[in-house]
Amino acid sequence: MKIATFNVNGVNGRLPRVLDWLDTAQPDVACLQELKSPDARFPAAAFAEAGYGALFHGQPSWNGVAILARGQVPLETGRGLPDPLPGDTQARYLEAVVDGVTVGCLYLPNGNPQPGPKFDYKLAWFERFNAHARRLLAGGLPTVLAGDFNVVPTDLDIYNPASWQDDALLQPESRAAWQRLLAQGWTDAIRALHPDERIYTFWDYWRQRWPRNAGLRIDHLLLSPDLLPALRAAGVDREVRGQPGASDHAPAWVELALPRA
DNA sequence: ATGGCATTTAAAAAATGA
Repeated sequence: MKIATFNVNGVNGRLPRVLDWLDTAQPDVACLQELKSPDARFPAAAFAEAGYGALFHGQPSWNGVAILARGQVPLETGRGLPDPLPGDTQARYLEAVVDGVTVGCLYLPNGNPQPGPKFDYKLAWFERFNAHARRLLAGGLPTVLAGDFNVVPTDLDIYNPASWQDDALLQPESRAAWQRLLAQGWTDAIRALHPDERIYTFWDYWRQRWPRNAGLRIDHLLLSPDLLPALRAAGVDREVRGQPGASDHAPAWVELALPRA
């Protein structure tokens, strides 16, 4: 079972690229972030034509998350984090079960500039997410948390930390929240299989960052402990970032040795 | 310190991203 996460940066403007990637990579489950589309314009028909059922949680202009599953519509188990904040309209979390695996698709707030209200919102969202992740683990079902976490976990996960030292993605508070999440018992699948390798999932559009391979690893897939023995492979579809009209993120994925229903 | 690019909404320019 292959589970992928891809920040598409506009699901409608990027649709041909996303469909090409689905056709090539053939994930069983795909978590998408940054749809930038209201639900009424989510291209569900195009995904259905490509063989994927879809759940989507969008809003106009910004944010938005979706879960696709090959040959079926995912069974929804959550939309937004539990105990939503009053007046908070940001669409950042969607959860579903596919073939017995719970999949949480998240788009964690960026948090720039920091310090400031956006950074406060990021840290507060992170805490609420971590509380939910802890409840998921307590539930004891096989679970994958996949998405754009907007955190560079360590200096191995960025080409040059010095040029990003004031960025919200590298702040000690952001990294501490990530470490608290891992300490619950989750495994960072890509890092578990590639402990020393420089692996990136995001390259800024500016300043020749893609041709220079000046990237960051901020898209992650976390496995609950019961899934760890099934982990067979994990990686990034780097070539997607090099195509014309690409998102600034590349898809990341895990392959799990699980029977497909 | 600034600016560099891309997307959406909506019809020019602002907001946002990481």
